[in-house]
Amino acid sequence: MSIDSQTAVVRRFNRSYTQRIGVLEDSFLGMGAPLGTMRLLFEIGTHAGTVADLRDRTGLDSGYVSRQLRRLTEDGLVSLTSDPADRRRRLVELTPLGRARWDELEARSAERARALLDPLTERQRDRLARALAEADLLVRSALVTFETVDPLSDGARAAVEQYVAELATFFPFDPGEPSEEDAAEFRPPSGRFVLAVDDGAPVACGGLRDLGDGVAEIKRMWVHPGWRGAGLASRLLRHLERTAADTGHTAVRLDTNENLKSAIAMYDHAGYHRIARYNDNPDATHFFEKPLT
Amino acid sequence: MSIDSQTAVVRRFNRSYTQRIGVLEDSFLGMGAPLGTMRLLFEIGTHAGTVADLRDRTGLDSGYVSRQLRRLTEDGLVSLTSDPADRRRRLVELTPLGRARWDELEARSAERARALLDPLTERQRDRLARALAEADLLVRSALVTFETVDPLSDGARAAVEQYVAELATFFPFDPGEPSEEDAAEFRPPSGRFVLAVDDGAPVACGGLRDLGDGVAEIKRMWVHPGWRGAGLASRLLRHLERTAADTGHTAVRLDTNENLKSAIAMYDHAGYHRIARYNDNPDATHFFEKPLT
DNA sequence: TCGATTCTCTGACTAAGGTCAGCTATATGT
DNA sequence: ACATATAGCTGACCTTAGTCAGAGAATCGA
Repeated sequence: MSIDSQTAVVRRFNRSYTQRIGVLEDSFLGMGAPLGTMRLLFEIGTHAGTVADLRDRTGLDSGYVSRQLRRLTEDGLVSLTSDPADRRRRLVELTPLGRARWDELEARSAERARALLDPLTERQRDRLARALAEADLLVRSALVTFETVDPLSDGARAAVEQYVAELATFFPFDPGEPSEEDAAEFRPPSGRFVLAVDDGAPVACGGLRDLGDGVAEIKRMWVHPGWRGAGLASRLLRHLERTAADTGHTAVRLDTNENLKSAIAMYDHAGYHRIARYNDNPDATHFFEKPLT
Repeated sequence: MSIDSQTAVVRRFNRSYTQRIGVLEDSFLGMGAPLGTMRLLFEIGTHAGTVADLRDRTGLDSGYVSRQLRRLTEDGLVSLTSDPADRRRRLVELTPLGRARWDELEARSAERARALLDPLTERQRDRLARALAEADLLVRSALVTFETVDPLSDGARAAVEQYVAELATFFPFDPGEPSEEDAAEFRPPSGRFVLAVDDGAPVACGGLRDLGDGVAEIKRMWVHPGWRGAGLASRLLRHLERTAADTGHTAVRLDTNENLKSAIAMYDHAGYHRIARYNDNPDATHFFEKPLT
């Protein structure tokens, strides 16, 4: 299928899906308060926090949010308390009444989704759910961005932690606390640490360090379990290769463990060839290299 | 998959798709005119016509549309001429300048769809396009409504015309002009003609007529070619059976031609059993019956 | 031909959504 | 202690989107 016909499919879908079904928005209507107010209530219920927090997430104006919050507190749906840590700040929370309204919003939204499925037969419902799940995974992965970050930044630490926890289920593995000298290897000029971010949350990572002789090594490559099967690993791998080339390397190496079957299959498929052991990593059983053009 | 987890999939998709991508709407922004005005421009460019026409399609207030049109004419994007057939009416058309703006909207919308596909690999793009095409077909088919109409109404005639044209590609078939006496069989009290409508356009049809002895016959069942594979035919068949039962019948019969393989497979699958020839239809080769519980 | 109806336009009005400058209270760096 | 910065609030103001009740012209039915 050409990119033009793919584009046409996306546009056609957009039209029939978003134009003809008042998808989420309408759930916020008819609740006795204007849409914007309800949207804010929904946002607070999803994640309480400070006013600034709320502004950041919604992208709304300070004055506007302030007024909406006043309305919500007057209606008894939201409570504002000053933050003991910094008394300029105000903490926003739902009251029990507000929580009840939030639940109602949730229920309406679910009802709306159900109304879409309702006229379909069981088989069609299943087909639709499968198609949307597949589309969801791909759409989300299209929106993932790769960022070069410091290996000791919060995001990087969170990702590596999950990577370590997961490896530990395959073989005994405990690299201890992340150290400053270890992190230095993954910093510029010769190293990099790349984080794949979806909506602010890290969903994949990978580090590059210099081995000398124009060779870079890929380490700590990990993809969030919920994101596998969408081709994110391949995209990350290609991104790391390009980054290695940009930092003046002519080849990349990596090692892995025989238990990580799908990783090995991916390296084979991505143009890596197997080489002899090039380090003394006791956990590694397979060693790969790929020349960078 | 249970209906609850299917609902969850739909909601999750809605969130990532509609909330995070400013799908179509945003294409209308930043064009120097407010969103509503641009939306109307888009609608006019898609299909020119009278003002009332435009109001019907958009569901907007008469005064509101009138004002928007004035703005668009002042900006030189739209031309208003009175309809020679009825000089109360006004015909709305895009000027060349308006057409240029419309093209720009189209281009933006296509660009937006492309931006979604762009970061993906060719294989992922293909998977996404396939998933969305499947979802589109199913979503649209969920929104199709069945209406009992007069067999000589515009919609019914349009559908039957397509049905006839299509049968004629399988074997010589020409029933001539639709006659009043022929139509009478498909009218209440004992007959019905059912039209499946998507967004105002007929996409499938089927007629019921009384054969006596509590038996109804299904005739002229047709599904638009673009709608096959979505289970619409099965839904229509079930709807016709229910209608036959509601009008006091205890069984339905139908005949078909050996060349219509998929129709025969569907009848077999839907609980019909083959019976001996029950009429002298020269085009029919296969005869079916199903008891109605 | 006359009254009713239809089609479009206009004026008056409203609510929602949003922007901006400035205010007060609190926190922070020197 | 002082200047400076930050968090949230308030008042004034604006545009957009939309509603409603007619007015005026054209058409239709009897």
